[in-house]
Amino acid sequence: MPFTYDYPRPALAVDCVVFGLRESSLVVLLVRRGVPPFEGSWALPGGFVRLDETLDRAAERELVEESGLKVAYLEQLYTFSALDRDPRERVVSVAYFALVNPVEHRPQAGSDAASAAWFDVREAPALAFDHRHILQVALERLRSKVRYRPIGFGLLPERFSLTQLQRAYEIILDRPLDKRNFRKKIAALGFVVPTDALEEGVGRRAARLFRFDRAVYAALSEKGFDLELI
Amino acid sequence: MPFTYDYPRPALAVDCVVFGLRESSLVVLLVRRGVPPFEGSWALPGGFVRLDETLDRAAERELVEESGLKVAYLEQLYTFSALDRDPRERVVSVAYFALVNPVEHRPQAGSDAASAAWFDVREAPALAFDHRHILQVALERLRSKVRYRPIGFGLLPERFSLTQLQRAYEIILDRPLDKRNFRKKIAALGFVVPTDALEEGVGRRAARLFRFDRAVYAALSEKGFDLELI
DNA sequence: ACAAAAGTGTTAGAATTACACCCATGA
DNA sequence: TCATGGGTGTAATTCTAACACTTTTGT
Repeated sequence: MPFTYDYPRPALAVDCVVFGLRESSLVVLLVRRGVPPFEGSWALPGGFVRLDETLDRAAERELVEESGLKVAYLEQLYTFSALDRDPRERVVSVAYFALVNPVEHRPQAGSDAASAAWFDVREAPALAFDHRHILQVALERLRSKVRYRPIGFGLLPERFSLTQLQRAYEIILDRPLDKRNFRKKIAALGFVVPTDALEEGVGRRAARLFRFDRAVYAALSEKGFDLELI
Repeated sequence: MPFTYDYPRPALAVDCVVFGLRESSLVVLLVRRGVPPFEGSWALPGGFVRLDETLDRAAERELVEESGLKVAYLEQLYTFSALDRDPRERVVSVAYFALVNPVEHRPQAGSDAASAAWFDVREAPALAFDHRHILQVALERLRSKVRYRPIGFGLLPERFSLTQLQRAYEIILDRPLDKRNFRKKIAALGFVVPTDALEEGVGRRAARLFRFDRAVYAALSEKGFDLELI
């Protein structure tokens, strides 16, 4: 298996924009860099791609290594290639966009990162490299995609109340939604199905919990079902 | 500027899916490979990324080198990274998606390719590497994006009749559209403006020619104008 | 005069939006 | 009993989709 292209090649990295939901804000996972360049700065979790792994695997691996978390949704976002995006040398970065279920994440620093923390996306600190730009692109993708693909569920626990779901959409889209219209829409979709569980431990009437039915959704989208969620 | 990551790294390539419009079909530009692997097979135009160019530039350069054409629209599609996608060694490929104005293209073989030709997307031959898959992804992107972004214009000449525009949409979406409803929609958009030119040399009543007004479109989409084209 | 595509409105049905009150529960 | 969010329907409006004929021009 000859090397057919032995000129210098860019290094290849992945960077992950991990979104979560907290109270009434959308949060993003950042790690504090423990090594130069930008040592001490906040950055998106990420790292170099190995020869024996796909990009998706590299993204998953980096997330586990740097924050110990498992994501509910992961998709490739965009590949960034500005010549000067890394001061060391030429690094092309494939950015990923991930959603985590809020109950499961408890970020903890891994080997590469001095620490990891969640930040409100509106109050993120200065970021290393072109990570501010990547975050911006990820936010746009989230806001547009959430309207026609059921990815919002990736930010919620397995079972959720309709109010929780509505809050998630309101936070992502940054505008209020009408409760009755929202519920009508969700009911019409058919893949958000009631469980027989109710909320527990709330100091008020408990809401019914629903779940996202992957099978029903898959069947619908198979048939070219053209959904518009919100 | 020290090399901070001197492990083996994947080679990085770009591949371009260039769409054009011909009579009543959507066509894609393919090149016949002049070198192994897959020598003699048809493939998407593409090549390795140099250290001193961005991915966008690499895509443009490859298109010029391999086919001598200039594109009206170019966007990054997706980055493909299956471990075995290239039999020689590990190659990660950033795929691009391009549209060319039908009057301008006359593909001609460049240095790397023995020949280049347009193929009806429904009748494309077997392709090298994972290029069939890339083509499939590009087609899906075109079909979905054309419905909410005015990229269809990239497939038409500078000035076009509304019938031409409608045909373009019909070919891309692969379904007939209603003439009156189509024109109502286009008129409502506001950025498809009449010129005072008419078709010439047609053996019938000449249609008015329109053009895509970038400025008006930019102003609208600036204001978060949420357009749904078709 | 005829062939061929250009151009033009209306109406029914569907989808979207706006809007307010009673209910169940736990403290 | 009260505070809190859970849960529910209707009417006006807007958008979408279906549909056919007259006009212009070149041959």
